[in-house]
Amino acid sequence: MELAKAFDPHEIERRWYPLWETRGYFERSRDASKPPYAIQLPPPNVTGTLHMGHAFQQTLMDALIRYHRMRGFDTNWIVGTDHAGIATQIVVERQLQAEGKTRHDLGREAFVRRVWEWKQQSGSTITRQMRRLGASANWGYADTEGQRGGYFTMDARMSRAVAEVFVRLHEQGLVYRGKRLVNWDPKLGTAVSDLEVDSEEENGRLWEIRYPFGDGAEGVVVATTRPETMLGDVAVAVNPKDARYAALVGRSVRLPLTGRTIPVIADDYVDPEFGTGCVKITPAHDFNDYAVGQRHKLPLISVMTLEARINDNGPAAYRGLDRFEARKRILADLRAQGLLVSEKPYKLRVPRSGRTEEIVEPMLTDQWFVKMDGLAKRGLDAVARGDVRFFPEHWKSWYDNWLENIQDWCISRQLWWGHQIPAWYDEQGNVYVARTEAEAQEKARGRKLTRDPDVLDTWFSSALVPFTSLGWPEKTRDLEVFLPSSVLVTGFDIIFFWVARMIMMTLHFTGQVPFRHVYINALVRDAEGEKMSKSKGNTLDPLDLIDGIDLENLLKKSTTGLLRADHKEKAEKYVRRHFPNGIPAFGADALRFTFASLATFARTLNFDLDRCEGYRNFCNKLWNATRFVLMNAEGKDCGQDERAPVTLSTWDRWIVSTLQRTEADVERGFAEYRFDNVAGAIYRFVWDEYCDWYVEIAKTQLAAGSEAEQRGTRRTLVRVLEAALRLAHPIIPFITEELWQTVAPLAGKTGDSIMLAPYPVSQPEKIDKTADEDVATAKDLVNAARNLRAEMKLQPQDQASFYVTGDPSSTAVTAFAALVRQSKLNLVRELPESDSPVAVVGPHRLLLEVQIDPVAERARIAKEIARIEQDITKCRGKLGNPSFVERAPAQVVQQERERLTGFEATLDKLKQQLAKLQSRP
RNA sequence: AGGCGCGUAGCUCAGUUGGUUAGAGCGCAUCCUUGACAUGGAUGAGGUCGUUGGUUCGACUCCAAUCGCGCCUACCA
Repeated sequence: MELAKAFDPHEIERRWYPLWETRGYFERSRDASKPPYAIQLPPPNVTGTLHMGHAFQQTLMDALIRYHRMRGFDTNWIVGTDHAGIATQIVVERQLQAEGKTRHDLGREAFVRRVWEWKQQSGSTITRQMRRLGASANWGYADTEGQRGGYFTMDARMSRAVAEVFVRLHEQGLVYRGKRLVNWDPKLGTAVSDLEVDSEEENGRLWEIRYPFGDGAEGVVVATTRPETMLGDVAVAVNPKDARYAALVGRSVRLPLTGRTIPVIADDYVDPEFGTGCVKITPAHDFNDYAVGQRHKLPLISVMTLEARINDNGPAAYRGLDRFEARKRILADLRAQGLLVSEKPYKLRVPRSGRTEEIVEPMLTDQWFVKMDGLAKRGLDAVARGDVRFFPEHWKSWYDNWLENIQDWCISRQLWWGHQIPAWYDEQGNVYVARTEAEAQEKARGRKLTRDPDVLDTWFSSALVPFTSLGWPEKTRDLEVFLPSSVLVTGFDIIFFWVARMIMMTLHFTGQVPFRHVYINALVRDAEGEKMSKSKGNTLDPLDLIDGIDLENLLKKSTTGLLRADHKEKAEKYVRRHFPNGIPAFGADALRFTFASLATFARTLNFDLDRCEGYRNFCNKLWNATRFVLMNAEGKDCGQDERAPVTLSTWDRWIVSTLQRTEADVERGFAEYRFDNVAGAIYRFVWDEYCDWYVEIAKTQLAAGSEAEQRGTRRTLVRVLEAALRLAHPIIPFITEELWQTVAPLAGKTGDSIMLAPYPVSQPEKIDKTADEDVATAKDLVNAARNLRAEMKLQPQDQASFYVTGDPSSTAVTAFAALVRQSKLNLVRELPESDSPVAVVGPHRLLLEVQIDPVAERARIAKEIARIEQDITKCRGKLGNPSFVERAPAQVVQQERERLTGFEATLDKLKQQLAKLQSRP
């Protein structure tokens, strides 16, 4: 088969993926003797699209899966999609908004139906994109929806398991309902968890307000950033040690605008250094004040509706006003009454809802909670025991830190899209938690029931995925085989959201950890290390890197969806500066190789297009090396018949030896999750060793060798290449498959796909130290000769004669002939009497016969001498130091002595050379 | 405030338990279209390893302090 001159990824990718999938290669093996290897995909939002973070971690997961599949494991990459409660509901609500409707116009049932429709329509986008990357996921596994996209966290089977878990936790007293202060998003009208609230420092104001005594005397001055909450104040607190206010504790002040009278209390929470040292206490609208209120048994006065408007607990003048409108009025009124003492700019941290950017209002509401202390303890123990290991290890401290300070988990959300809480109430308000309505009815003995309208936090069902995806609560065989899974690959941002909760829930319900290893992948940033964000225009679409995109379309894409004009402008500027010609098509393999190469243990990864280009070039290099091999091997005797005589040169044995070392490096890399080392080892082997040296030598061996030698060369060329393709397949699956199809038969290998071929295993007995050393010297000689030619400014076409002493091996002579162009090598006992430049290579002296400029040559040699003398000084210093000789290991001392001897010999030769030149004008 | 991480070539990063001349890719400079590949080949320039001190025969590596950067958590109204 004739390969194209350059590697064109697109057609190859399009052809192979469907073949792999339809032939069932991604499914788990039916061979029970194989050890299991499972990975759970962090389920992406069902309506989402693939971003760089996904592409990165999925590349790593796919590499692990393909590697283990080839190594003979029963691999199962369990995938699915997440219903993503808030995110999905918001998207559909926006669609409705465009139609001038709200979800309330539709009603709950119709709205949920609408979301399902949207999910069916857009749900396959992300799984289709994963396929473009080459993900060998077990699509059909747990695929109850029939879309070959794995499970869906709201499908019937998952939903049943979620209800089961909720009911059991409730029976065990681990789920409870209570009125608590929670983070409330007034725009969405739902509680959000602490983790879904982002606090950013913003410019605000700090106001000082006087609360006078009942008799109108001056009273106290409090400082606040949220004056509107004063309507719900129930006390003023001072520090008990604060002498200034000691006399005030126990007295009362008049709460302005309300006419209420509130006590002055003492509490350690107050920092006397800050502001006036007096703090207004609003337990119904502030978490700290809530705690103070609990300690002092103060009443809770909620002054806002769920829409964050002043409610009937506030004075009539403010009722119905939005909280920020109320703030303005309140400040104006205070000012009018002479109670506003000061107003100054102030930086404060504003808690905003992660989804809507709306300022979160602490609100007293009825919510469901999961009791965390016992669960957290077991989660901590499991990791402390090493049942779950983090890679890189330092993420363990994050996990510990969070679980040690964990609070009960608020799991109810006032949304419509999600798992509705399986709890029903009768008219007296009694609660019946049950798996189904029928079961609840039974418990309620005929009382009229209403179902709790709330749904569960999305992360509740995600936390169960490690076992529900395997068929729980049924006792399935897969639960036995694939739990715990082998490794979880995920981002650090969801260690708390997801990783910790999976560990706790899975331990609680199955007694097993969900996975043995957690690999925390780096956060993908742009080439300058900036976080990727749509508003900066520095996001990259992985598919654009695979397929390429022109500037015009890239601009369009980068600015659509941006609402603010300044964002649009910024994004456009970024794109124009960084991608003036759009993005070339690199192909999936190049993208994957780039990700692997960048997967160090660092926390962040700066994605650089230039890097991607370099790895596309690598793919092209591999492609062309294969082209060379095929041109020389196809239709010829490649030694498939073991009986035919074969002669292997040192170079042949060396490349086989080097392959073994590379295979060992790759194996270590995978074991340590050092994908950068895996990619690096493959890159260096293919490019630096196989292409740069072996292929070049092979040309000579094929041209000049005997029949047995030629056969040996061809055999080595094809066998090593075939192994290298298998070695690289987990990282670059498409190109390796395409090439393997033609190379494998020449290497005597059969099989339908490289995916099913065994992974190369390092054979230490094939490591040939003698060959390695011989080649190392040969390379040094070649390099020295090239260096001399370059230093003497010889043009590539200039003929030159070299003389070498020390009887170089045939390995070196072959290399010289093949790799030092237009140069004749004379083997001599003594170098000819000449001024020509000489390089010293181990036992050899290499002379380039050339007319020289004695001045320049003296300078060259003087420079050499200076360098060597530096080394010698350093060496002598060490060896002259008695404590070094006494205390350092003998081996190190010996090594140092040998170095010194070598340096001195070289120096001597260089000096002789210099002396000869001194006599010249 | 606390916790974690980072600081090595112009840029992005490796550097194993301390031990030869601290490496790679990209970029840069000079040269080369030779039948695998110009998505290529050859050669080269470029680093007091943030700073200071300590441990050691020996420190990029270990310890302490310090400076700078990033992230996370936190109750300073």
